[in-house]
Amino acid sequence: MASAEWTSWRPLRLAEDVPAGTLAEQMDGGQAFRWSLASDGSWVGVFGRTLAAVRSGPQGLEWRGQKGATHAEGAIRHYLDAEGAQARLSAALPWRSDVVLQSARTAYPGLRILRQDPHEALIGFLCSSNKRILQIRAMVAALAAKLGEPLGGDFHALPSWEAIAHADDAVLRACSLGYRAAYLRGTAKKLLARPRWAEEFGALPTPALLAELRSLPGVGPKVAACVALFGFGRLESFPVDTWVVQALADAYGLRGWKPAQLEQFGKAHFGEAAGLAQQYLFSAIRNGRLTRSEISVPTKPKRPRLRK
DNA sequence: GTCCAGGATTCAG
DNA sequence: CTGAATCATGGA
Repeated sequence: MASAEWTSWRPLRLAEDVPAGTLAEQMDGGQAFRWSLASDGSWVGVFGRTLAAVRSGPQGLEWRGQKGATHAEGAIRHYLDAEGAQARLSAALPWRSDVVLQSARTAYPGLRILRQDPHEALIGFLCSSNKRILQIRAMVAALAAKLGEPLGGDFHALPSWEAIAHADDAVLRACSLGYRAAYLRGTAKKLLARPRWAEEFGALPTPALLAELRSLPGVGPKVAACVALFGFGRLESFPVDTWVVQALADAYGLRGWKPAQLEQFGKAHFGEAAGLAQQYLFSAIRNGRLTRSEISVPTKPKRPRLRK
């Protein structure tokens, strides 16, 4: 296909509407790195082999895809959680008794965890360490452009592990990956021998999934938590990054807590959809929209002692 | 030129 | 086990 041919715009009819401000944060706020704002105000991106555009219209969210891509509507509806599973989980978060979470949730109504596939999430967050969101997007875009399958126009799918494993050093270097090139290369070589890794990982309970992810080069606690949350839909996963550390320190009084302790607090305090709460807090603190509170400061947990 | 980034790894204690 | 140094690159 020489260029992308779009269908007409169609309504998405989500279970819960997503206002324009929330949509922007959702597509551009650092959970996925494949969306960009077009000149007409729509968000254009690739997930899997699907090219799609999304915009906020007067009747709610609208989308369009490539002509002939009959699977695209189901794919985009799944990606955006159109059926509303997260709407119910969000409503069940403890925002009624937590004014900080309430303010963050009010700032971004309808905010969702994008349901990325494991491949997209792993590549994105392998590039994420010690980098800003804008630069992560640039790295992932360069990987797709140089090593990914063309999808029409200037759009490309993400590269396969095989393409990454066999790519020239010079090509990877040209993606501005820095030392993360070794992470991608190492993970690619390991997963190349395991073509069903995503299904196999997805069948594991979350602790075992995290352990498998952490066995990959370049995947530590935070990246594993992000891949579990964004790539495997483990909504209970609670990634603790620099922003969440700051949010919990500022708004919850948890100064001096270590990441593992903050993760324990987050899971206990926010419950089964802790990852969704984390995304509200992340977005709010990063955009200066987090209100502080004087809620009682919990006791710092001691590290869990393994019996025996 | 300096500082820092949705951290991970390696090494010293 | 914990904490510090190191990692490559680009933008502020």
